[in-house]
Amino acid sequence: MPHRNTRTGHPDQDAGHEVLAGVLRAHDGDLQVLLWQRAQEPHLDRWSLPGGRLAATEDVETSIRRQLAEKVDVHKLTHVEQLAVFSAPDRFPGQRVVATAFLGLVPADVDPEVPDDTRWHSVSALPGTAFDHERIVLAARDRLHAKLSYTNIGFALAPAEFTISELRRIYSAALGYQVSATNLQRVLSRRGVLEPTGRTVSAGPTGGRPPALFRFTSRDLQVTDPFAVFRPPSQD
Amino acid sequence: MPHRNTRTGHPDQDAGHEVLAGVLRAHDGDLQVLLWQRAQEPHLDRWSLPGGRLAATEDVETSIRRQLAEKVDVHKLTHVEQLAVFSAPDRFPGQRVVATAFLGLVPADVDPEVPDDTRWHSVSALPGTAFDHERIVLAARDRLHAKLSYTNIGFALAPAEFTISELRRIYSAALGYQVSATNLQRVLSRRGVLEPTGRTVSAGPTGGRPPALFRFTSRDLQVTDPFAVFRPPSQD
DNA sequence: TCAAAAGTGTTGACAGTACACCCATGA
DNA sequence: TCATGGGTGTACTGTCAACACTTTTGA
Repeated sequence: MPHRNTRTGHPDQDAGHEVLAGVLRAHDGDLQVLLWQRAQEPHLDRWSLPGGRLAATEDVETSIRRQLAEKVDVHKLTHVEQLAVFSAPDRFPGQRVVATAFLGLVPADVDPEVPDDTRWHSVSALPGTAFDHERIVLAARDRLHAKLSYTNIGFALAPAEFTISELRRIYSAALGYQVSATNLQRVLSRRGVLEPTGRTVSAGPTGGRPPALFRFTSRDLQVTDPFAVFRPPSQD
Repeated sequence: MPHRNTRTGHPDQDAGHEVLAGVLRAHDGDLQVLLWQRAQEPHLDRWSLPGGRLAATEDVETSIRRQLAEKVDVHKLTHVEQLAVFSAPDRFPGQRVVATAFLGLVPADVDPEVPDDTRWHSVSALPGTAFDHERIVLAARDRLHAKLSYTNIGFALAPAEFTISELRRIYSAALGYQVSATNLQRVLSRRGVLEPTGRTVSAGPTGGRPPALFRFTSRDLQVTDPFAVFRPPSQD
């Protein structure tokens, strides 16, 4: 591998291209991002996004998936998409490094083994971050917020099967405000995003009606609300 | 200037970063993109997007604006935004070049002086394009389509003042299907995106009621329809 | 006064929110 | 049978598309 990643420093002094990912999950009622703590200068001890140098033979998405494999089992990454390029000439001290930033999502039920120097942090209470990584995290959060509204991207945050209550907790955490379980089910069902599995789960220790299990009908990203206005004329 | 742009070839053999823009306008009832015809190999005579190498001291947006200044008067560019990174290792023959692609918009009323080797082409009938530039043009078109629906981005395609008929022609061209003048006015007015100037224009040669002039209330991009669903709870 | 173009009024479909109400279970 | 959480029925609201209708001009 000709390049070393940001964790071990950047031995090559040339201008370069790095890939970085804001990997998010909904957990314990809030939205968290995976960060690792830098072990050397610059920005010693500050918290940083996973990623590293783009290699010569890979495109940016292949690269970020490869680099994330060190931190999160790739099979648990349910969605990866480009966010934006961050390219301020002074964003990285001492050399020119252009970054392509990604949004990555991990479902709420898996708790992937992560290295010792990495930790999940609440997006609403970020620690001191390195470089321009805070902006990238906020861009990832904003993209997720928007896509929850007009796509089926919830599949990437939810387990394979779930109750509506669980899904409500996930959406509430991701959006940062309470979402109604009633309307969540209705909207997603009407759009054909959600379907019942037919099975139910036993009621909790405090009693109550046993909840039904649902799943997402597709686990690929689909736009479910393509035209808010100015739809093409109906040809009936 | 340490780098030469794609028009004159790439003399440096190192891996590099280029910026490219799909510059769009609505004209004569269709959506057009500005392309220039390559004067040498590779891809001699094929049509290509304006852009060039990223210089060491500029960020990608500064760079694309600088490079577009050669083709289009920058003051006529009413909107520029990042689209995506194109980074397939073989996208550029012979060397590694990562591209950051942009969407640029030009209003319908100005017909900027463009160099001899450049021409506006209908997006729906593209000529043979170089490299992966066709994909970039289509990404620009798709982004414009989407943003017309939930933002005020029409300001970037329209003149400073316009009649609803003119605006209807612009939206129809950009979207590729007929839009109703009635509903266009109503939706944009309700959202506070459009306002009457109070002045009217004399009727055309075939008679008819003289149309009123309108303008966009803002010439900065604003999201006018932020939450399709899952709005935050109303706090009344 | 008539044709043409601009703009308004009105209706209906539909999506989304809010909330009352019914359902199924454990204690 | 009661408390608890799950799920459904329904009314209300706002947005948009469709289209009839009115307004204002030139010939």
